[in-house]
Amino acid sequence: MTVIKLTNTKTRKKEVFEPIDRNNVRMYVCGPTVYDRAHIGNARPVIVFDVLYRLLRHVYGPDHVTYVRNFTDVDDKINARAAESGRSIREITDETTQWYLDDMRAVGALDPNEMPRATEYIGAMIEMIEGLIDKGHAYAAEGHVLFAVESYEKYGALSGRSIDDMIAGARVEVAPYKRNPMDFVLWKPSSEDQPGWDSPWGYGRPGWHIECSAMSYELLGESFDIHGGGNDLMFPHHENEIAQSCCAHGHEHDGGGFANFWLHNEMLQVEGKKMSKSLGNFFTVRDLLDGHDGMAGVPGEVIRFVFLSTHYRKPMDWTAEKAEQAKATLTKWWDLTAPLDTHEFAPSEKFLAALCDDLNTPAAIAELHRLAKEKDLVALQSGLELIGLAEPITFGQGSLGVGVSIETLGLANRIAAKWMAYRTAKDFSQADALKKEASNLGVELTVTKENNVQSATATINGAPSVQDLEGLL
RNA sequence: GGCGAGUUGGCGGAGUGGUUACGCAGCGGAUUGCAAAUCCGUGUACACCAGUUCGAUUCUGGUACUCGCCUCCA
Repeated sequence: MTVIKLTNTKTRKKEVFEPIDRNNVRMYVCGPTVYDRAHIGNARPVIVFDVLYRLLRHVYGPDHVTYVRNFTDVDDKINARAAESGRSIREITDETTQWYLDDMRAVGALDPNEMPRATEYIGAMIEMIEGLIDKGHAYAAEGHVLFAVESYEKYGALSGRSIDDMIAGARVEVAPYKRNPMDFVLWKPSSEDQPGWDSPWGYGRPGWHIECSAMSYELLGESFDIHGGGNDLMFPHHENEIAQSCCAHGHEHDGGGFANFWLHNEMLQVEGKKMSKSLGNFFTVRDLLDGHDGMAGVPGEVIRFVFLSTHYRKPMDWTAEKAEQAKATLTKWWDLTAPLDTHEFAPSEKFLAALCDDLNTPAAIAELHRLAKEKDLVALQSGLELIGLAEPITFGQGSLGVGVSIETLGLANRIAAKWMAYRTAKDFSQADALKKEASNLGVELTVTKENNVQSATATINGAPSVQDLEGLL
């Protein structure tokens, strides 16, 4: 059996991954709050955990992995967005949810098995909060319900902080109804014009954090294998999830239950700096895909490749240069594997070993380079497939003629043949003229040589019209 | 102030207690009507200072710098 090792934030060590139930490996990843387009940083955990999902499916079988990623569709940012735009909350969350799915699919992410919306689990959240109050881990005060951090002795264990240290940081909101400044909100009152639900504590809405505890419990149970997200979520979000879930399910002392493995990806930077609107280096996944600020669009698989070329626990810098290199490499590999007509799946040992070693995708990619060099095309193709880069997703009119009609492709090939004929006849002036005209239409003619036989290849870069191409014949 | 991560050749980026990562770029060569592609060859890098060791880029301690989190954030 293949051994997967993962760095567990809980222990800060790389550990052998052993699922609770091999027949149902369970993973929960914190999804987006749906109030706006996902920015490029949001795509990192999606891609990282997508690779892990694919690896788990490979190792344990596609039917033996359950991957849950939620949509948080109740949040004050959404309320604010609704208020300023005059649109309904549902309209905004529905639209943003669809955008998110579109954008993440574009970077090659498989849909998780379950994508629960927080608003569909309000009942479960209320139930969980009631249980916490009954057990003395939470208290109601002025229409709010707060989690009492002092009731959970291991609070802070994940992020390595003590309650005292955090209070010393003095950056917490101190509300008069809090027993401890670090206590966090489980439920808060809503006014008439805010979204809300009836609860034992009056009309209100859930605080941040509780939705993930409720949904993971409903869909994966009290204990599951992996919980993932960006490392900025480690505190307070994941810390609070742990406190709520462990206390709700009788693990307030042993610290057991809930997720066995906590995985956190490092942050993304853009051109060496933290992405921010004021620096002008902020962009969404959609901006990148479609092109923005005068820059050409970057295909989804190129974005994916760039992300995977840095280990997930290291800060990653997004640069235009990396995107170019990635594109060149992918194009080269696809050209190599395109003629393969086998569906044989046989990734190399080294490739698998790299992935299994804490998802070392850069090392895995290095192995793919080696396979490409040695022309081990089945292993190359299999490796690409395993990390979701086997075939173009949004490449458009690329060098492979993807997205180009058969008719256009046929015409381009006829032009290539005509060019070759001129060359064979040593009529280089005619050949060069044809090559130039074709180039103007976005069709590049090049010579390839195999077994001492020369042949011409047409590469379609633009979107030439059929009429124009016929004009060259 | 507290917690944590990082510092590898021109760039990107793995890894290791002693021997070539790898990719891109560069350089030399082959091939080539031109061009591209391709092929061959080519680079003794591991922030700094101590310590452990026969030997450290790799382990330990410290210094410097960078970055993230502690407030919404992946």
